[in-house]
Amino acid sequence: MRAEATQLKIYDSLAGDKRNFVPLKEGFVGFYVCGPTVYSNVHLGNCRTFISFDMVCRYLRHLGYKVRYVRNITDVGHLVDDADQGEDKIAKKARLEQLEPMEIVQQYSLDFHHVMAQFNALPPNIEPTATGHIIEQIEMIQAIIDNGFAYESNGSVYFDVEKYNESHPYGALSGRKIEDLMSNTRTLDGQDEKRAPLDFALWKNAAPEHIMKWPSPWGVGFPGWHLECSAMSTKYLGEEFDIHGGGMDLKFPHHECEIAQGTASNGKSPVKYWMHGNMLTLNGQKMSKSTGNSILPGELFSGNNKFMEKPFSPMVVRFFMMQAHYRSTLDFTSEALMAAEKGHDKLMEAMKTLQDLKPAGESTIDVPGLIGQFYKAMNDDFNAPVLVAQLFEAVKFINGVRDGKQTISKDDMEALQIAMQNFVVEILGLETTVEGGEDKLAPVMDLVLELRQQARENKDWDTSDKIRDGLAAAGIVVKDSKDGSTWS
RNA sequence: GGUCCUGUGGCCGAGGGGCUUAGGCACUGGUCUGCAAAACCAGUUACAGCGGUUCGAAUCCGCUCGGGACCUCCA
Repeated sequence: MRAEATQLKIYDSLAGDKRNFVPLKEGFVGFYVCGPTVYSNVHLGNCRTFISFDMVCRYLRHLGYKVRYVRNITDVGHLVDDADQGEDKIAKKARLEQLEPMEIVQQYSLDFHHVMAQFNALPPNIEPTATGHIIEQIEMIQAIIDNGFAYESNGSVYFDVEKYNESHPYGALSGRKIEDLMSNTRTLDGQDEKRAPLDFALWKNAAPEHIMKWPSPWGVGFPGWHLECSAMSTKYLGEEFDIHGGGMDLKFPHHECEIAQGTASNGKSPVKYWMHGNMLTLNGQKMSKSTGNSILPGELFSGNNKFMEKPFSPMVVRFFMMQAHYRSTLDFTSEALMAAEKGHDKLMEAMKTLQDLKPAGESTIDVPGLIGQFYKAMNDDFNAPVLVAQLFEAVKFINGVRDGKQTISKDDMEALQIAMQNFVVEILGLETTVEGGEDKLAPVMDLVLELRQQARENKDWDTSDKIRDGLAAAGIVVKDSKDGSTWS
């Protein structure tokens, strides 16, 4: 473990405050994140949440924790309308496209994995699916029934919220009172199976035409959406685990229900630290599939969309996200992305420069102190934007050394090289090498630049500018300096 | 309607009672350059409005106005 690990503070949504992070088991972290429902292409807002928690996981590992990162795939049980009414999302899509539900699941799971790889998000250690854990869910339902917190009705099973609330506060995570919830609940049709409107489904009976269904002690049916996360987190991380992450919009009711289910089945509140990432907006409006104010990652990378002036690479988008705190909303605009692109390129350029620096004498700044600032930023509830600000302090210094205006000692240079690699590449997850096929291009470019240099020495500006302009048209930028020309 | 969050300079975004002129982008001037780009140096623009608490508020409290989230599917 790194010494800095003891300084980590995490904002816990349930406590409503930053708390020192102390894992349940020293050296280990159990980490669960609510994954996507794979009934359509993953959109950019979803991606932000997963990228935020990817950064969290990377930092925990950097500190020396052995992290078991579990992120589920929801492939059944998530209904399109009211939580206990309406059609299963996967089944609806399958019906519309005349496909097997599992074809839908496969198609969008592959898309999800592809996009996450483009964003350089590490895969979780375990990625369980709801349909793969029907037995575990049935067992948990039975335990909740046995403990008196759920009842069967017409082949379905519902969680008895009022009964639960007598002994445990329901609504603590989202700051709600059960009286307010009851007075605000709409009365919907077809809820006569439930004793009270607040009750939520643990198991739903399935009509004969329903495609995705399994036998259970209560008849043929399918599990309720909230249950899978409880069942799978318990199976892989235990009845109590360290960190649970997800989007803000899942706080209520989804995570509230998870707390209730965990507590009702084994008597323990399941999660030590609740973390919630904030939403993404597009031109100031919430990104939402239903309103059309939404952009797919692929559309952003290709430029094939009506919101952005140009395409942006996955790493630029990731860098842009890292410039905002995960608990703040972040607005996607063309202008903001273009600014981020320049900043990203500047940082990456400095990463290369750092490798070729010539150490000499004493350092003109306090390098260990600067590296300490990196840790200080991340230890303050994963404050990546402050980290980025500190990284740019390093960039300024690196460029100063390169230009001979500052100096760096050998020890400091090696320490800075390691630290920058750690924070930029390992923790923020920004890849420094993305181009392929550079092997053959490099010697060609050496030749081209040599020819141009000859032209410049002969003051043949027409030729040298022609070469530069021609390369620019091909997307290669030539930069001249005293020591010769470079390209990128 | 209920609960909660939020409003920072041209833009994005940290911070959060008295030394951060945070940082990035943009802009202006300068250095360098054959010119340019890149680098570097310097500089400009700020805490929605009104009232209150305080020796002192962008930072706390109240109200007003604006934005948003959840309360129904969404990360």
